[in-house]
Amino acid sequence: MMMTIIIIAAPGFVKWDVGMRISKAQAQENRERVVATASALFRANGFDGVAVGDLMKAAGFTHGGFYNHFGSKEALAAEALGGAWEEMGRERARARDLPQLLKRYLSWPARQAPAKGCPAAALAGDVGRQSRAVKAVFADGLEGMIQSIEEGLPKGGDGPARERAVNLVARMVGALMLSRAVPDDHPLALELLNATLRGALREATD
Amino acid sequence: MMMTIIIIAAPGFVKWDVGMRISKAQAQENRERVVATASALFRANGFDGVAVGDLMKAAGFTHGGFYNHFGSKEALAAEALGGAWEEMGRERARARDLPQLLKRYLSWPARQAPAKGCPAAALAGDVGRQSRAVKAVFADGLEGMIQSIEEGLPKGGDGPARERAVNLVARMVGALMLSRAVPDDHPLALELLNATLRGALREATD
DNA sequence: TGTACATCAGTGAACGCGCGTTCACTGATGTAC
DNA sequence: TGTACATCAGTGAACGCGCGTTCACTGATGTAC
Repeated sequence: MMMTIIIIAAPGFVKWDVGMRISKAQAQENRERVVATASALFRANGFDGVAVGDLMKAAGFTHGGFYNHFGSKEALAAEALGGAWEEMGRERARARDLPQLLKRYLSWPARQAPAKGCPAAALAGDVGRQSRAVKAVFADGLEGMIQSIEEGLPKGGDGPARERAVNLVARMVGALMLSRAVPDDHPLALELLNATLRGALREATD
Repeated sequence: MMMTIIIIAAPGFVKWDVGMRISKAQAQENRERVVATASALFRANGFDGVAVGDLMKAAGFTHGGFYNHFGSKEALAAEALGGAWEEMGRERARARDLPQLLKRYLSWPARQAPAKGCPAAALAGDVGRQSRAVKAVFADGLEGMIQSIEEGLPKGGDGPARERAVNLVARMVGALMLSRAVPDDHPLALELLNATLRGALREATD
């Protein structure tokens, strides 16, 4: 029996028949779509909050093919986390300067969209309970974030630039995580973002 | 059949026979032991990382009795989180002054012992994906932390005390969470604590 | 270039397992008289 | 104060469910000749 299936999945949708083998290029593209989907879903729902089956369905596939691409869910977690950090790095590069980056990072829209936001703010808690491999990927991405913040810092200032950058990153990540951990309509949700933004801007412009 | 069972559980261990009804006082004590055990286990392993059965066993019981005390695992989560915040409040009250509190908070031993440490650093990520009820408990505890930090702040300083307190809390929580999300032997694990401690002390003593 | 066949990225049923929760049962506690 | 009985915090088997993972199968792609 030949059953035609239409896969609906962003961004480019694909159509094929059951049992049809796809080309190497298509397979690679499919794999990347799974990683990108996982990168967003993990940030939104946490590692434990995403089932392999749901993830594959969201990417436009059935769950069985998962293990053709990844050794385990944990292996994908590491890869998806790395992908999220890369995306975040490109996002940082698009910012005009550090103040603009801070305003975007500590904004209400950013708070509301963890799926496409900072991996640290979305997953730091989860990663603390993951394997060493996942933690290592996290550390690499975090180091990149610290360095790019340091580059945006004004010369001079109070204490070494590296130290100020580490402080700034801790403050940004902490504020965003805490804001998300509080009810949407609680005064602290907005206060955490605003107060921290003011404090961070003072640091970034003196 | 009468089968004698010895329950081994900290701090006071209890001995009884199967089917024996315990007194109201004893039942209340047992309930509190479950909450205290949950408070520690949730902080160590996250809400999803603790099974009801494991929790009851750790508290010295079998899993079946759980629903005599709590409506659901989620209801316990809210209560255990509140208990963790109370414990943290007592811990804060024991500190001589803000600098001492900061040194303890951003120390390696604190990083290594999430089970008896700050609920925010241990659970902020998880709470962001929990129900409104859990988030409300989290917000209450966080508000208490911010206020007690504000009280320890020196008069004057750069910007309103409340704003500086919010910044300080975000920095403390962020640094501890990030340090835990990085491999134990990664340079960032210690650097996050040390750099943030220096920055925070500057804020707390000017 | 054409032919034969191995490869392998898909599908979807099935696996064992652990989870949160329910339930029948127990018998000393707690209470009504 | 003593007696009869309902209560209820325990136990441990059982429940349905969703999870990560495995597997037999498919048939166009990719390759050996």
